[in-house]
Amino acid sequence: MPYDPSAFPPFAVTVDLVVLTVRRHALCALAVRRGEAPFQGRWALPGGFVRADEDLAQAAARELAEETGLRVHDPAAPAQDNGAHLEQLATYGDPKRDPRMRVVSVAHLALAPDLPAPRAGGDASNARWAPVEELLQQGGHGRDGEPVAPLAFDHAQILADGVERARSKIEYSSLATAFCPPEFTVGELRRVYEAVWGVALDPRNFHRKVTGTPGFLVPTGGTTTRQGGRPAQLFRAGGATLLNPPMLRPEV
Amino acid sequence: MPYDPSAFPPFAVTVDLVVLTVRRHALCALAVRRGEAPFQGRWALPGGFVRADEDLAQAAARELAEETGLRVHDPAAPAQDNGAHLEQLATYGDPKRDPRMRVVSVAHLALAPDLPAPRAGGDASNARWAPVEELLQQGGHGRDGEPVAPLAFDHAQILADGVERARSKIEYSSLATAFCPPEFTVGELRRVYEAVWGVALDPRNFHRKVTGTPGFLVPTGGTTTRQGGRPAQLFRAGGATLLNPPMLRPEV
DNA sequence: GTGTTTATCGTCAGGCAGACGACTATGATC
DNA sequence: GATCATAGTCGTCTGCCTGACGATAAACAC
Repeated sequence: MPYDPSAFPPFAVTVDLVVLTVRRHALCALAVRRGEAPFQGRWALPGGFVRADEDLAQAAARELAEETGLRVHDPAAPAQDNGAHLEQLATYGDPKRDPRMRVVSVAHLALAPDLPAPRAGGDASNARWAPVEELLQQGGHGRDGEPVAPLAFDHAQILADGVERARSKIEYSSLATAFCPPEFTVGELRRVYEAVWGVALDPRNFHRKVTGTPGFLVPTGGTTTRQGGRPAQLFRAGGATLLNPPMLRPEV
Repeated sequence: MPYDPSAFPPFAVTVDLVVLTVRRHALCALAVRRGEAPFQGRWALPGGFVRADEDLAQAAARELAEETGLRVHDPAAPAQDNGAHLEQLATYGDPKRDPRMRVVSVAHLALAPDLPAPRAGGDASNARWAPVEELLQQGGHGRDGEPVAPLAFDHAQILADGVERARSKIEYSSLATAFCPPEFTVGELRRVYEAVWGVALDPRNFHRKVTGTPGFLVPTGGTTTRQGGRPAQLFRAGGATLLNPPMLRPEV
C-alpha cells in the first residue's frame, strides 16, 4: 500500500448506542429526538463522534454516561455496582447512510436495569424509552394512535441488530442479569426473559433451570415481596457468564 | 451536536481480513508479509483502505478477491458456487493501534474451502496459510524451529477474535460447510469440526447428528472414496442455516 | 377465612447426546 | 485371493435435560 493520499479518504467515525432496558414488561430502547437536519425532529439512537484520543469503547461509554448517567460495568469486577453492560455491536458504513458526509458508525449495545428517567443533555422531552416494537414498526401507529415515523438514518437496522443480539445472547450467557437490579428474584429474571423474547415461560421450569445452573445465581439470603405473592429469595448474578447448556428460546 | 469541526477528527478506515481455512487437519489463516514500515517484514492480516464510494462489506469482498481470488457467496443464493463466507467481525480503533495515524479497522471474517495457493498481488512468497496456533503463539517457535514473531499491529487480537467467532458459530449454524468443497462427505465435515475445535469427535454420533438435522445436509446421490475406506455419501449444504439444537463443543 | 398472586418443589414422559458394539465396503498388502 | 487397515453407517443403552403440569407454600386483599 503506497502512501497515495487518495487511498485513504477521510471518514468521520461515530458511535451509536442501542441502550436496552425492560420497562413494564416490554423491551425498550433509548431514543433521542434529533434537533437538526437531516432527519430533524425524528427519533434516533443516541450517539456522537469519536474523539481524536479516544478508544471506541471509551467513546461509547462516554456517550452512554452523557445520555443516561450510567457507568459501565468493569468486566474484570462484575460485581453489583449499578453499572450497565456495554459491548460492541457492529459497524455501519454505507457511503450514503449520512447525506452530509462519509460517516462510519460503530454501534454498541448497552443493557441497563430499569432506570428512573432518561436525560438528553438535561432535556427530557428529547429523550425517551420506547418499546422496541414501536420503534421498529414501519409507518405504523404507536400506542396512542399517533403515527410513528421510522428512526433516522439506518438506525432501525442498527436497533434491530442490537435487539437480535440481546435476544440470542441471553440464551447462552448470564447477560439477562444486566437488565436486573443488583439483587433480584427468579421471577424478575424470568420476566426479563419474557420481555426480551416476547414469550411466556413456565415459572417452574425456569426456576429449575436457573437455580440448577452452578455459578449462575448466588442467593443473598434476603427475600422480597415486591412482586406480591409469596416472598421470593433474592439473588445476585454469580460468576458464571456462560450458560451451558443454553436456555433456548421456545420455538415459535 | 453543533458543527464544530474539531468534533469530528478525520479517521482512516480500513478493512482487515481473517481468512480461515482447514488444511492438513489444522485451522489455518491467511497471513501476508508487510513490505514497509511499520512492522516491516512481519506477518499481518490482509487488508486495506476502504474507498470513498465503497461499503464496508464491498471493501472486504474486494480485498478478499485481491488476496485469494475468492468471490463471496451471495447470501441470497447460498448454492454451491465456490464462494467464501464473509461476515463482519468487529471494529478495532485504539488510538495507538497504528503509529502513523488514527486508523479504525473494520475486521471481517472469511471462511473458505482449502485453496490451491495464496497469492498476494502475484507474489506468493509474501502470503501464506499458517496454522492459527502458530500465528497466535507469542514469541514461540514454528514447526521448523524458527522463532515466530507476533503478528503486526493488533492483528493477533483480531485473529483470536475471528477464530473464536468461527469456533462458536459452527456450534449453532451450518457455517462449517463453508470450509468444505461444494460436495463433501460427513467425514470431511467432521474433520472440519475437529480441526476448528481442536478436538476429536465420535464419528458415529457426529453422523447421527448432522444427518438427523432436517435441512442441514442434502444427499447428492454420489459417493466418493477420496478419503480411503468405504465409499461415503456425498452431500451438499442444505437450506438450513441454523442448527437447532446446537452441536456443542465437548467440554475441556 | 377466602380468594388471588407468586414462589417453589415434585413427577413423569420424551428427546437428545455420549459411550460404544457391530457391520459394511473399499483399497493395500501379503 | 485372504487378510488387514481404513472409513462409513446403523443400532443400542443410559443418563441428562426439558416441557408439561400437579401440588404446596407464603404473602396480601377483602
